[in-house]
Amino acid sequence: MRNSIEAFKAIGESTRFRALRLLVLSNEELCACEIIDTLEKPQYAISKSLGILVAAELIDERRDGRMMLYSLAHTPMNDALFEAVANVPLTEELSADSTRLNARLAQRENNVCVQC
Amino acid sequence: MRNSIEAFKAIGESTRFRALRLLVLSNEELCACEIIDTLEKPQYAISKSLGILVAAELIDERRDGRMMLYSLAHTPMNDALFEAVANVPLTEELSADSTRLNARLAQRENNVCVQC
DNA sequence: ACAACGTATGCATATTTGTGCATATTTGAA
DNA sequence: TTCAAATATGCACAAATATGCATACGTTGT
Repeated sequence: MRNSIEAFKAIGESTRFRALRLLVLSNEELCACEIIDTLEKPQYAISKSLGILVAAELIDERRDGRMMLYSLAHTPMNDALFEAVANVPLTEELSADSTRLNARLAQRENNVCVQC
Repeated sequence: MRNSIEAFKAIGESTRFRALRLLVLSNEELCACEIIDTLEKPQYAISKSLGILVAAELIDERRDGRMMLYSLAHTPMNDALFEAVANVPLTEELSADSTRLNARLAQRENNVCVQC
């Protein structure tokens, strides 16, 4: 089991914060490719970021075929952190993230990502 | 004004986390020397840690004579972070911190630190 | 068994961050 | 105005972390 402080450290980096924020905002499982496209970062960068969030026990992952799905890992501490993330004041970058995520989610079929 | 993510990063280091936790637990102004003695770290280490928490806008500082007093800086985001800190599972080190803090606070006179 | 797709990982390097020491600064008191 | 107390800061070095690339891995469909 990880050191709890790891969770704070994990959120304290821009890409990881933005990825976690997408999960907090949508409050549902997201496919890795949805996060990659929304954040407009290289695949390997998002993969590494998500790996660190998983190691910090902030999110859970599961595989479905060849896509990886990520969701929030709820605990009292984590839920407080998620609320903190939700309360971070908006920046242009964060607003753009929200817009791109919504556009991407709108393209799901039967609420499943079909663009991986 | 600081980047909000700085706040998460600031808490993601052991000494800074422990210092902030003392303020969260006591929920009152603490004198620098009370934090130094409680955490059993060198003066300069605590001074630097508190400076980073102030820069991250998680805590406020004020001077009273030659002592520096620190308190929580309340905002919606910060309050959620403080709740996360309060919900971090106890470790031996954290329990010991609590014990030493209480012992130290018990030695205040008129609720003021007299041992700086 | 093979090829293609989505995702993860190892490695080298660059950057950031922490640590410890010495010393500076600010304030109160003699 | 000098001294001592409480706290802060600059610097050098060590350690940890991020970045980018190439490539490996696991899965599906042929």
